[in-house]
Amino acid sequence: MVKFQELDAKWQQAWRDAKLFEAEPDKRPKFYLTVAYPYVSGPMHVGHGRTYTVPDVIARYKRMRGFNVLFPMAYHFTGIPIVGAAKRVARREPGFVRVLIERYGVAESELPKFEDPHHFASHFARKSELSYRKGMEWLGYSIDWCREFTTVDHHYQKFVTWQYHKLYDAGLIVKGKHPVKWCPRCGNPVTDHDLLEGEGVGIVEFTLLKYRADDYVLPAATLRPETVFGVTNLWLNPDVKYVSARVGGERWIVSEQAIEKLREQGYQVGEVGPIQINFSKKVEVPLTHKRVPILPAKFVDPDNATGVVGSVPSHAPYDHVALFELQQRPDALRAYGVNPRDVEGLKPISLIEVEGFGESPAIDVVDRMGIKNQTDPKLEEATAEVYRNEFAKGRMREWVSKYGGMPVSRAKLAVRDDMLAGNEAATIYEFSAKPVVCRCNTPVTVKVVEDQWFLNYADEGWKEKARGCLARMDLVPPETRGQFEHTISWLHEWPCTRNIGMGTPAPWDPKWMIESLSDSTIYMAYYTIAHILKAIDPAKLTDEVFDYVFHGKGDAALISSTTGIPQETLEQMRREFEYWYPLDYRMSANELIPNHLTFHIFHHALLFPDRCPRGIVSFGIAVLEGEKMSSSKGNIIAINEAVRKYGADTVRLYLMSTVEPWQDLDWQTNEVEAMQRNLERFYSLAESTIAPPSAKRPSFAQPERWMLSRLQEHIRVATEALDAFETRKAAQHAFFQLMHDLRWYTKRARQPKARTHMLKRVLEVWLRLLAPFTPHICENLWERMGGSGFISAAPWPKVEEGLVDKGAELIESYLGRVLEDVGKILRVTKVKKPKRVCLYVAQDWKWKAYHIAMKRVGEGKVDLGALLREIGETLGLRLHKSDLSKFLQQTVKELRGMPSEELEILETTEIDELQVLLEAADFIREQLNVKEVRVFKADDAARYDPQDRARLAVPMRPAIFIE
RNA sequence: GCGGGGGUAGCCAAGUCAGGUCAAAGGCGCCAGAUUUAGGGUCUGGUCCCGAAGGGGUUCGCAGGUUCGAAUCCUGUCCCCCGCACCA
Repeated sequence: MVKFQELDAKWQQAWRDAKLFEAEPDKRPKFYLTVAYPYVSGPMHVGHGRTYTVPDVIARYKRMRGFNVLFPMAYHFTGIPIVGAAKRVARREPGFVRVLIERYGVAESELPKFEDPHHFASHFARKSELSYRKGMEWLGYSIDWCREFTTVDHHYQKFVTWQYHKLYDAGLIVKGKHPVKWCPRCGNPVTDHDLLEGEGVGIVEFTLLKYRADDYVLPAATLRPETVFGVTNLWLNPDVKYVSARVGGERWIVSEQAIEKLREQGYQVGEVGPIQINFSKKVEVPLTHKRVPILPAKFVDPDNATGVVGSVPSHAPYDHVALFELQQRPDALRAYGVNPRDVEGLKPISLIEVEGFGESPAIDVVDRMGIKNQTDPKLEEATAEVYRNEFAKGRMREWVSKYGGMPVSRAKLAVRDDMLAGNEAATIYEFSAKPVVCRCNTPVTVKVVEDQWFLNYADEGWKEKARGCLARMDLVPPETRGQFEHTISWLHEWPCTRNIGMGTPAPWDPKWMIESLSDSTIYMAYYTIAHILKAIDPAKLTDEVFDYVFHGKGDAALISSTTGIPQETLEQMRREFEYWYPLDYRMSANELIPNHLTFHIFHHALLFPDRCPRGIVSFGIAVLEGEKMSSSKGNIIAINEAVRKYGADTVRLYLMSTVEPWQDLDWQTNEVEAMQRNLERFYSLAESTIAPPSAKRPSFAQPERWMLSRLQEHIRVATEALDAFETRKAAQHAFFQLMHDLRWYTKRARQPKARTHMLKRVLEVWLRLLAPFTPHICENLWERMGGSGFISAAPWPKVEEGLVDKGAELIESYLGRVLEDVGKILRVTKVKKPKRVCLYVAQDWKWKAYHIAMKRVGEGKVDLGALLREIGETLGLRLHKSDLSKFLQQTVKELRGMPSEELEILETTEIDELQVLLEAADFIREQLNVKEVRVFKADDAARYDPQDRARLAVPMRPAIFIE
């Protein structure tokens, strides 16, 4: 038994020695594809294996099609997670360290080195047995490794610097404020990945309505500023400690907890002091200038926004229930010093009208749900329902001055903006759900970051360019187009700088780093010259150099003299870029469509308007036995483990043949093992095919003609599939279906010499069809077969139209059907060992009638009566009319159900059923394991037919008798 | 909520755009038989239900409709998954 792993090593070395995949510009048409470089925060596992095998298969296929293929690779070091991982090592986080040591083989003594993020990243990029570089080599990828780089290389940083100078000069870098999730202890913005709790929690914007009393401001937080017209009172929680604070030029009253938030969010908070709430007081509502009382309510949460809330009982279930409760309990009111008469008169004010609800939606819903008091948890649900309906379907009532008739969704923004403009409101951000906790176990807050730099994707001119680029691109699968279009429209300012992590300093403000998605938008252009840059001192890489290489601007001789880079080198880089660019296909995960992939379009549209990428292929995700893979938890299958166990080709073919690239893949061990056995079977089949000496080309009979015809079909489908990136479909035909057909052929073939010849001939094509998927095995068999050169460089098989033989295929499917029918009968009758099987083929007149019927069915009009007459006259038959009509009814029904393609073949091909069955009699006998198979014409007077079955014979459906 | 994708036999997954070869490819699993018979490998057959003659019945989330004919087209409905940003 062959060891696949030995073949892997042998051929990987051979490819390296031959420098087979190092790409140089030449006369051939080029094909340039890239796949998102890995973010090296952990080992390469089978999920990545899927992502990177797709482009490799395509690269190998295109090479065989005669393209000069560039398939490069690099590593992404920029960003927080690698820094975070190093920090976890520094803290010796037990779970994390255990995974590193026990699962990923890091020596305990080495741990201090892993506190350095650069070391950490390098380890998983290239050094470790579990690294991406090694994993990709073990899988036999046809990558041009000369162009490898990392995003923290000085050369690359120069490239990013050039890019951001261009963006800055184009006015697309803007400065602004931005709310972020912020960990006060880490002193950093935190991403969802950094959270212990609260993943996916959003940041929502509350409007603070400034209620005034004396010279105090009570900023009531609301998501619904438009309801200010329906305010009946203000709520404060009697159990909460409120403070007064100088905010800007005003004195605000807020909960104690709110002070820190205001500070984080950029408010100038001065002196803070205690304050006693006087519930008898009246306050003035902003905008309407109505005076309303302050009332006590326990549901008011001091942790949410300011702890001050306006009351709109008509449209807020909480407010309605709380007010109702107070009105029932005058004694409680008195305890807070409130005169119950002030409360008695408070009536809900309806200001929004919604179809399907009455005057006050909040009251409707509370009544319907049977909510009795303000601690009822159902209130959340009630609030959501009212809000949702009012927002989606509600309109402001006509009496609401200025906003009357407006949809709520619009009025909300209009009211907010008007109030902000008139200093009657402010803004505060809050989490949509709590708690949100950092991995360092500290509660996360919302911070408004000042001085943040943004890439202005909101710029309409830029958007238009991006749309233009997108319109010319081929998207795989095509359904992703809508997502891209939507993203382009919806994308606005993207914060492109960070204050921590590895990466490139922002050229205009070096205390910031270019954020990791923003430094990876056009690196595909960098690959074209990466190998040449390595020999150049990065200090020499000025903007002029890149301007020349990428835009052809300036004079090479001049730039050479100012930078000291040889003119020839500059010109070579320019040539390489012009040869390879534009990129033909970009491949990445479909979850990156909303950011990375769309950024990539934006930046190309701006910087390389004439060389926009030609296409994008988006991948699905991969899971492990139905579970999400997680490197940091160690529940993955690393590439080296998989390859050691199954061999590279098994892993590759498995990853490519279960689902198409854009579908989600589930790695299932039992299926991988089955794949390994399938490949082993294939290998030994191939070996036994190669072994016997080649025979001279014998004459081909029906089985050979069929086999060759099927082979053409598989070539055709596999080719079309790979052109469309359908690796699964291609693999199905190139491997499984071909295997299937070959099995049938070996059973069918009668002449040993022809079979030997045919198997070799099929194998020669088969190996080439499989080479992109299972290159190691194929190289080895190719060599054993005496193929010339590497199969990786051999030409892709072409369909030989002359070998397509639909008639031969029809005959085989006919035989298949006959076997199936007999088999069915045997099964139903439970006859285990039949002595004899007799087949009776339809007599000539039936065939003639069949042909006439076929013609009429082909024409679409079938009048059974007319057909009956026509046939009777044409054939001059003297038959029982009922026999004929029964036959015709059945025939017409069958013909109608036939696909037009098969009908056509039947019409144009003469099939001599008797001849076909006689020739195949031996085969049928073998297949059915019977002693004797006899074939007769149905009207053969000398036939053996004790039960008079022959009369049931129909063209293409012989009658059967078994005994 | 906004945007995108999807529901096919025990599981995965083709088929849906261009209706008929569809009781529905292929793989996995399972069952049976064969084998120099190791319960492993390989090969062969089977795998919705009924049937002692190639047949019949009921299926492609659910409910209707169009059609000679629907997994495929139309309408309605239920359910599931993904993204929604400072993050790879």
